[in-house]
Amino acid sequence: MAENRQSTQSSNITFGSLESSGSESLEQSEIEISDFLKMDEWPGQEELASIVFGHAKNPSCQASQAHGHVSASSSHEGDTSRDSSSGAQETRQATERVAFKTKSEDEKLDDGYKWRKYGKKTVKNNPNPRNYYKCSIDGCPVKKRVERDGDDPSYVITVYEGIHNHPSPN
DNA sequence: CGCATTTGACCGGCGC
DNA sequence: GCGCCGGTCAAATGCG
Repeated sequence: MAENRQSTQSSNITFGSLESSGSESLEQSEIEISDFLKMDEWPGQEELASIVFGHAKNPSCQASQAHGHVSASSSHEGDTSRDSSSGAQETRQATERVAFKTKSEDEKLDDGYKWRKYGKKTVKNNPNPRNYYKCSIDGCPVKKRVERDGDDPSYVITVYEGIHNHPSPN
């Protein structure tokens, strides 16, 4: 039983810290859920038709309209605003980072873009391997990281990095 | 034929 | 200084 491709109408998205419940050591839950994400029509998952995040750097990220329940708890940085005094230009790169936790059995769901797998690695926090995808479109520095939840193998954590410079082939 | 996919090895950064 | 982990690239193969 492994051919469950497509038709995986799983409408269950969960935002929040990817805390690995269970592992006391190793603290890697460092996914910032605040950036800019724009999706238009998800083949098979129109439930999350359009999810637009405000600007990054604002803990009060307000999820525009996310169907279902979305728990965006990205304000875990601390209110100290880590302002490093003394001209430290934040290492703010144009690399938007968005983490998604979707309940799906197939990670090969098409989000409207073409991705080319360029690596697979096994992390120590997860008995499952992590897949690295990159936009096949030339000019799209967008990268995607897909990993199965070690706590809930039924969940897939997808992390989008970057913004598409290309119109969705969809 | 072209492209997507797969596995391994290599490199860099960080921690201790 | 060494070890560990994560991440990326490259080459080869298979399939469409």
